[in-house]
Amino acid sequence: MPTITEEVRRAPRRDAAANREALLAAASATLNEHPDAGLEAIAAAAGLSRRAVYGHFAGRDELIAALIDSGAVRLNDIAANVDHPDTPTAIALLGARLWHAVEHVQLLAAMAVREPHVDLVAGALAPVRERLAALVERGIADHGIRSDMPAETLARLIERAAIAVLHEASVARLTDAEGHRLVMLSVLGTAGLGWQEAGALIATAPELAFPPAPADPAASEGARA
Amino acid sequence: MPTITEEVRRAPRRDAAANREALLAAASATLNEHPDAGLEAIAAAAGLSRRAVYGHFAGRDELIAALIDSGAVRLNDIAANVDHPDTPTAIALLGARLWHAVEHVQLLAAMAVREPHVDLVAGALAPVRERLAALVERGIADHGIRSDMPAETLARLIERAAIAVLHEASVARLTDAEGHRLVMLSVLGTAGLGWQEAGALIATAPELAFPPAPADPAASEGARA
DNA sequence: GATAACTTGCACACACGTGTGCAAGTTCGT
DNA sequence: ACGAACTTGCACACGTGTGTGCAAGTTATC
Repeated sequence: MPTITEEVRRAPRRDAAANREALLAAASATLNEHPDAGLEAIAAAAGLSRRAVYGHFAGRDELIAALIDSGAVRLNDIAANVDHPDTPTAIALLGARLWHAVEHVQLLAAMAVREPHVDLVAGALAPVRERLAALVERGIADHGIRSDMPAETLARLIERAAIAVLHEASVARLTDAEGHRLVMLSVLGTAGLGWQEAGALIATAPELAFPPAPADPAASEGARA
Repeated sequence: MPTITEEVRRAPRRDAAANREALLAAASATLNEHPDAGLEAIAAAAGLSRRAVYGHFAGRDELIAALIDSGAVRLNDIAANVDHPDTPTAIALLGARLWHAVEHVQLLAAMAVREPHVDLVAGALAPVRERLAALVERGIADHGIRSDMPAETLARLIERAAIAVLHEASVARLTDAEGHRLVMLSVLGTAGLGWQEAGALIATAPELAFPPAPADPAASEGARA
């Protein structure tokens, strides 16, 4: 006997939850290609009718909101677990780790420019931005990175440098390894390092190697197969 | 007696041309703030009614097309007249000169992402891009800039680095002088120069000083007041 | 001041996206 | 297999933007 007050309520069907996920996935995929695709297109990509969407979300805005902060949670989580005593390495590492979540970053980056969602994305991504800002300030203080412009400015330029690689990846069909390397080069260059300096850093620091080690502090020994 | 075949055609009124210009200016201003503003808003900003727009342009698309390639002509012209034996200096100079046409760049940059106009902008801006690409290739060949990535990739990253400063200017309210300096730093950093190297270059090369000398080959002696 | 050029304001028609209601399915869970 | 959960397809209302036609106004130019 269920604990519901009046009637016997059957448990919700499992495929409903699956469809909800399918919708989110389809929305992510569709909006990445056509940032202002309609619900019709999204629903179709999920194999559902437009009408069915309203069975899972109150409307377009709620769908997108769910999408945005599911992505943001993932990115914020990554950013929180990135650090390294050498600040340039830490910044490159942050870029590289975020690179692994390309799909999310891509969507967030696209939504961050779309008028109705700017504030939402900005709010959801605040933690990542603060992490980067902290690293930049530290880098300026310990002379690890350039000190010829305000920290906030530099942080924003670095962010954009990373996103630039994202776009480059779409047009140039970069592999994961190439993207991984390119974000770091782009980010480090913006941070003030000369290209050979950046190259040497990447080649030297084992944390920046391509098949990246996991961030979990407890999983450091059981990661490699 | 006019040379028109049949009837006596009076010359078009002069204020019509003025209104056309006003529309273009208003469109430029309005679309910079709200990239998907309607004709209503644009016409209002020009002091005209929406209906009057159709007296000057066949429709929204033609208005925007006119806007885009008027801007593109300006930028292409700038790019064509930029050169310098030292490639990093040439690249910085290109960035700085384009910085002076911020309003145009800003609009073009915004339109370059808007779905209906991507191809148009890309086509109109091809000359600037080719100029940059040529400089980048030359820079790689003469070891003036980084050689750790394909020239096309580097060119695109540099382009985005410049546009990043543009956006930074909107949020941080940069002065012209600050923007001028920041584009060069951003562009040179992406090109592979270390920040102190870039700073030294900017401080040294007289062409890169803030009140920039005009590009005209004939006006080189009469520029300073 | 006559006249053509230009603008205005209204009326439409049209397209497209969102959100809702409802009757008729289909499908999962028990 | 029964019933509820879920989906579908249609209808509609609503909002917003575009493009057009037309009569009546205003303004520059001859």
